[in-house]
Amino acid sequence: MKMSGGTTPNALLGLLTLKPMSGYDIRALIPQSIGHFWSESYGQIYPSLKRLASAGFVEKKTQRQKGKPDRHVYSLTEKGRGRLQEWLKLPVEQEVLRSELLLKLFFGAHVSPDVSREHVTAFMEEHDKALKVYAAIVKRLHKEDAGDPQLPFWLMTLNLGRHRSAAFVKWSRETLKELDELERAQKGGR
Amino acid sequence: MKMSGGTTPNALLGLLTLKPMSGYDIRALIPQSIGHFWSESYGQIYPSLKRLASAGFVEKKTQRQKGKPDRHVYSLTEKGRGRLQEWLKLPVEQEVLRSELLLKLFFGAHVSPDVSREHVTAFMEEHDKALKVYAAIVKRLHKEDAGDPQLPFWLMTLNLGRHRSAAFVKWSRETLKELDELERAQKGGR
DNA sequence: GGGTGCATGTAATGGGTTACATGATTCT
DNA sequence: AGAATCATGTAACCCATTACATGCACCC
Repeated sequence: MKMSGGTTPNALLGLLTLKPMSGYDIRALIPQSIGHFWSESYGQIYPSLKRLASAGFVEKKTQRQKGKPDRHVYSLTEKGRGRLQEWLKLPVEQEVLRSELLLKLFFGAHVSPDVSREHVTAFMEEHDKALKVYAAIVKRLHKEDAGDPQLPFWLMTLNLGRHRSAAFVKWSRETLKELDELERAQKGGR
Repeated sequence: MKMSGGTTPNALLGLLTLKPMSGYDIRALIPQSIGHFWSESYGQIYPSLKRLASAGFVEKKTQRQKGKPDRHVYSLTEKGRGRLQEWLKLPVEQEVLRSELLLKLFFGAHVSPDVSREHVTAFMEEHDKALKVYAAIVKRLHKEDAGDPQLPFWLMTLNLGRHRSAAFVKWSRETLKELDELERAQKGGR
């Protein structure tokens, strides 16, 4: 009955607008849809689906299969669509950044600059790779989902990822330069 | 004995390099130091300090006070400094973005474009404000901590915040434009 | 009298991942 | 023979925040 907190159930409702699915299906679909900015594990999915079903937001149908366990396929109800829309309208809570990289960099003076340089380099490579992945997905979406009314929204989410990763790569380059200068100053000043 | 997982204790060791502090002091210092990218609550700080003390990474001294409860002041030990340095050298785990804004935007086709526009606008304003805060802190640091060998590292962490927020603002502007176009197309196409 | 600051700490709660348990089928 | 895929679900655990409990001093 509660069903108040938790964005997980709302994310599930959203995914079920695409098509009726089992918990297993949902898990498998995530990397190809909201995977760049959201994740869900079985430990969240299965109990959430159960609660959504008992609250009438989704409908469960059991498909028997030979050899394999039964598939529990959930589909969105009208009530569920209503709840999804209500949730979509609610203001988004501020997201606070929590970064282990920055924490380590903040205390970087207590170790050799090489250490920080390695961290920043790894970070840069990570986001360099991410940029390529984003580009590939954008290409794929333009081909496979051309004309889909949801496509513009999907591209917007990808664009945020691109802007973000590009900014991170740029920052990394600048920071690496600064770390070099720091080290030269250190060596020169001895 | 365990003390393996958990970046919280390591963050505390880092902060204690600045000066010996009580749990209360640490909490108060965070907004002025690592606050833009890290947070800790009392529920984490006090138990962690206790464990760090019993493992010999910090040393506890009790200062009696009249009227107020005793202050438990912790200072970093040599062993603690060693552990901090070891931790600083460890590679940083990849940080996965988890964004409720993007989740809502992804499903934006199920509600009016106005809804998405409001979310994006709020996001833009949030980061516009953040940019001003960053600028103010940078100014303050240049004045108050000029010459501190840690200053360059502190500025690097702030710079990442600036790059990030600037990218988000830019994305927001572009996205708002796209949402406008979407709406015009919708209206025109009816 | 009531709020705020100092100062400690624990308990309850939430949110999430990982590991475990089960078991048939199909591919290598 | 052994791994991978399909498919469900629970239990243990980790991390973190919030609320609660205590209590004096100071200021309005």
